[in-house]
Amino acid sequence: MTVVRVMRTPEKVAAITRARVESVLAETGYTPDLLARGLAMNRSGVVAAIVPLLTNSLVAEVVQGLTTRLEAAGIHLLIASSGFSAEREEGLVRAFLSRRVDGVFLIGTTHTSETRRMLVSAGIPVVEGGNLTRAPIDMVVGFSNREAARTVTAHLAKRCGRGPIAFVGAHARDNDRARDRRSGFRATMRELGRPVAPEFVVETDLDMVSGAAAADDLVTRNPDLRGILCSADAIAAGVLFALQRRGIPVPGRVAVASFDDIEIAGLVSPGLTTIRVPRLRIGECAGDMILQRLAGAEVAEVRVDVGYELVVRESA
Amino acid sequence: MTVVRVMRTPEKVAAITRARVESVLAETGYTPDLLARGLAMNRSGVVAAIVPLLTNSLVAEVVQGLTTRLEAAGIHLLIASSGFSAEREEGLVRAFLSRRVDGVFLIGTTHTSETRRMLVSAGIPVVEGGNLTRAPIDMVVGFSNREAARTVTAHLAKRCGRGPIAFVGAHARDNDRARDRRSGFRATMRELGRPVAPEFVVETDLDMVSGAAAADDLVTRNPDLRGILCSADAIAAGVLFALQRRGIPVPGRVAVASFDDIEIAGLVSPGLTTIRVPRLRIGECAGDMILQRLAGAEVAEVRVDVGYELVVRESA
DNA sequence: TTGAAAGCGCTAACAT
DNA sequence: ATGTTAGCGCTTTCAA
Repeated sequence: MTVVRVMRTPEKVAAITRARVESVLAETGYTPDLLARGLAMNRSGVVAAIVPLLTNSLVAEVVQGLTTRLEAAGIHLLIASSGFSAEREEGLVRAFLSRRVDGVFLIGTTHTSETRRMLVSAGIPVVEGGNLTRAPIDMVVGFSNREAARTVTAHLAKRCGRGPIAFVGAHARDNDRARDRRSGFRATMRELGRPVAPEFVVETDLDMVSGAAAADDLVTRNPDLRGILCSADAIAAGVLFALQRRGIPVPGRVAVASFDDIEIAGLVSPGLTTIRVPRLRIGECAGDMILQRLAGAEVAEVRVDVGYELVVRESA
Repeated sequence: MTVVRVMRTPEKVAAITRARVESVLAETGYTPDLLARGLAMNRSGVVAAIVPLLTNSLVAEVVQGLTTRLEAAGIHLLIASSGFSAEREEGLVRAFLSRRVDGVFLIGTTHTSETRRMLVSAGIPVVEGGNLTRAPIDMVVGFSNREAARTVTAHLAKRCGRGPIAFVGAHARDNDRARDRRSGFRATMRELGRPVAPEFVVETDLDMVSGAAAADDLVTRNPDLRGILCSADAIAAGVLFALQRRGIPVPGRVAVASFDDIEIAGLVSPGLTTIRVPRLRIGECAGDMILQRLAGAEVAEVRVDVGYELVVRESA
């Protein structure tokens, strides 16, 4: 106990005793065992983050924001990727709960009912990030992907005259962000009296190479295509490169727009018109919410809308 | 104990007892406490990864490879970023050791001596990834960044006639990969009888925007510049975009080459000539080495060279 | 100001 | 085939 006091409340130990203890500590190279502490306190000091894919630059930034805040409070991050599968996510949640994590961060709002059940009954802070929902498991921080899609679609439609516009999106299964972006696009086009035919809505993997392949395919089949909306800048960058290789002027013949505003969006020529998402803030905000809860405080805003912003560049 | 047996060696329990136990387990929603198990077994089932920056696409892929292998063995990953600071890395190592991680993965071979001391005396498997060194803390998987630099420099130099070549590298402090790439460049140029003046070697942050700024600066000051070698594709992409905005033909007037072969390298026009690095394999290999050690096996190759490959595209 | 005792949920070793 | 005991390293509570 005296050793513990030296480490946690040194002022409660006589200076002479403290010195003796400290010298032994240094000499033996003592390191406190946080596992044992966790067991005794019923608190692991670890938070779990489950993301679709680590190599997504958007996700990486969110996670970076999250760790930054948590680390400042001495909390570490257990991380895993679900590969865009709600099933795999469920398994990871179960495993992490077994590790007695103090909180959980999830990307998106699409989860199995078993995932929701486990998380609720665990009674720990849970933050879903990247989208908004009326019915969060616990807390949620993000923005309305559907509204953002309406904004950018309206802008793109204006730039394309009456010509056809296609949507190239990441696989929508278990991915609410991609799904909401697509449905916002479809709804807006319908309202504009320009409903989109199924062959103009395609699904790809979320990377540049897939975006390029999708663009090649689309323009080959539809020479009169006037615009392409992508569900992510990574896809849009691929689309842009593919169009350029074919000598198709952007935005002259085909306009391109997308979502996220990752670094590359502002660097390519033409610059990508896109929806800017405050992803670092999503991570930081999620971290803060979890920390507040762990500190026993009530979290005022259980549903935080970080908003978005249309960034108009040359591509549309 | 009977409960434990039902979970770990069900065949050693009578069917009738097992059924009874299982029904109670299901009904109470029992979840084993891995913290307690870790304490009892002196094994946490957690491995730590400390990387310079999560938002680096190279790092993200290495980590992805690492988790994939570890997860298959029921081991989870505790992650943190050091921000390219060996000091911060030391603090993280200390914290993770306190959590009784079963193994540690580090990017790079530059660490404080205290970091090395702690890691060695912890007696757990440690893998350093991304570079090679004669004196690993324990194990190392990577390739010779210096040799790779010589390869790409020789290629670039041939493409540039006798014109001056600049090097744009990530900050070299606490970053052995960037440092080795730079020194390989310098050494090769010297051997070619074309020693590089200090103003042709610049340091920037590791991102596209910084690369673009560095290129702007270089070509303004040195209109006769003929080539730029970058220490990473992210930087090179920024360089390329900056040159294109200025209407400088690549490789016609300035040739560009770099390292990593991330996705974008093959998609921009002109495609980037670069050094391909098997980063997923680095992560997987590191995971395998840690797992082998944890399984009590001797690791045959304590120093794994995964090699590299010069990918010649249009930029040089 | 210091120390002793009990217990967190598990595992390993040893009964029965 | 099943149960008992001790102990992992810490924290909490109570005692001196």
